[in-house]
Amino acid sequence: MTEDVVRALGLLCLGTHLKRLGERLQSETDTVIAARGLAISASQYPYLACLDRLGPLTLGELAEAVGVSQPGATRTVNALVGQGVLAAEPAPDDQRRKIVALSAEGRRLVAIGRAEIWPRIAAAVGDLCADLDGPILDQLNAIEDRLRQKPLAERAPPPSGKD
Amino acid sequence: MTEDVVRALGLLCLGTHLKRLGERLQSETDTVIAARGLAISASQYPYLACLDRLGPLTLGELAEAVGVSQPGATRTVNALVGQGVLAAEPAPDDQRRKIVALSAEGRRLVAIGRAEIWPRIAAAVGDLCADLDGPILDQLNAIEDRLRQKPLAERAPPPSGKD
DNA sequence: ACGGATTATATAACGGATTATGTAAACGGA
DNA sequence: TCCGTTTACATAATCCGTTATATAATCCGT
Repeated sequence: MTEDVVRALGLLCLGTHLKRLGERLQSETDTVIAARGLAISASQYPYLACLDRLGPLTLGELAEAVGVSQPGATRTVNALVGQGVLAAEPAPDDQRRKIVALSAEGRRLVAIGRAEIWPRIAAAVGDLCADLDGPILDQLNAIEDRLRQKPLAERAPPPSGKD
Repeated sequence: MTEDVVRALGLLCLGTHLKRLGERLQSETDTVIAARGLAISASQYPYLACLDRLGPLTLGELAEAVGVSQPGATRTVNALVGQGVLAAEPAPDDQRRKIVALSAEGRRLVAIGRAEIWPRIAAAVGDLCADLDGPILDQLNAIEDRLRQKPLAERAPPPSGKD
């Protein structure tokens, strides 16, 4: 079995193709994160990064900034609150709103991420995509082929013992 | 709220970004399909196309050709069998295997797709991606911006009344 | 001041991906 | 021939996205 049908169908299945690669990349990113012993998944990171960048937000603002639906954000925020990574408080001026912020544990995780993990992931993904050009379908194909050849974890620079 | 955090984080959230756009594209493709009154979703189409191209396959072969996990394929195949679109029979030479093929209804849907839908979707997606070049992140951003500006359904050529 | 319209989030339902595991069938070496 | 190993698919569990709806809070025109 050698035919990859989604690839053969080209633009017709672009959505499916994007999703497929996205799932794959998130999964491989999770592998790099888990190797450091952290329990944050690739899909949760944008929430932490967002609150780190923008400070406390309402749930709706967070959903918008991350680019997901409100119920999706509600669920992820609830999970992260349960993990002690985020804190959610009622807004002082509007009882409908909930203000979400990084907890102390969340700030600790962000600090570790900044120092040890996110640069490695960015470098690995950068290596994965290096020098790619041309139509998006070709790039998706190339990235998939490169991943098959060498997983993301092997592309990440080794954790630096120093500095 | 103007900042799109996933976009701002660049390569670090490439997986999330790919998934986001893939979800969006599939959703907009579903809109075009539904306008024709068909009940096949964008994510199901690769299964039909695969069986149309390659003929009857075992469930495992189908999963591999579409690029999904076996349980994922099992579920989608079961749903499509339930819709009468696919037919699944035990293999004659191996009781563990199940052979999946298009049903008569499935072939009818494929014929309609070929004649009326898939060319329109491919054209719409082609229009969406036209002339894009450069790093994949830039292309993702551009596609998202273009979709926001003009949905896929408005990019598809009108259904041809004649030929 | 009142109340219909709007807003913010929670919840329900559904779709769809994965890994892990279970069960049965098939394989192949001793 | 026997049986440990492998294979194919079903099932379970988990995660995560969406739309629709419910509920409560807030807004603002009358």
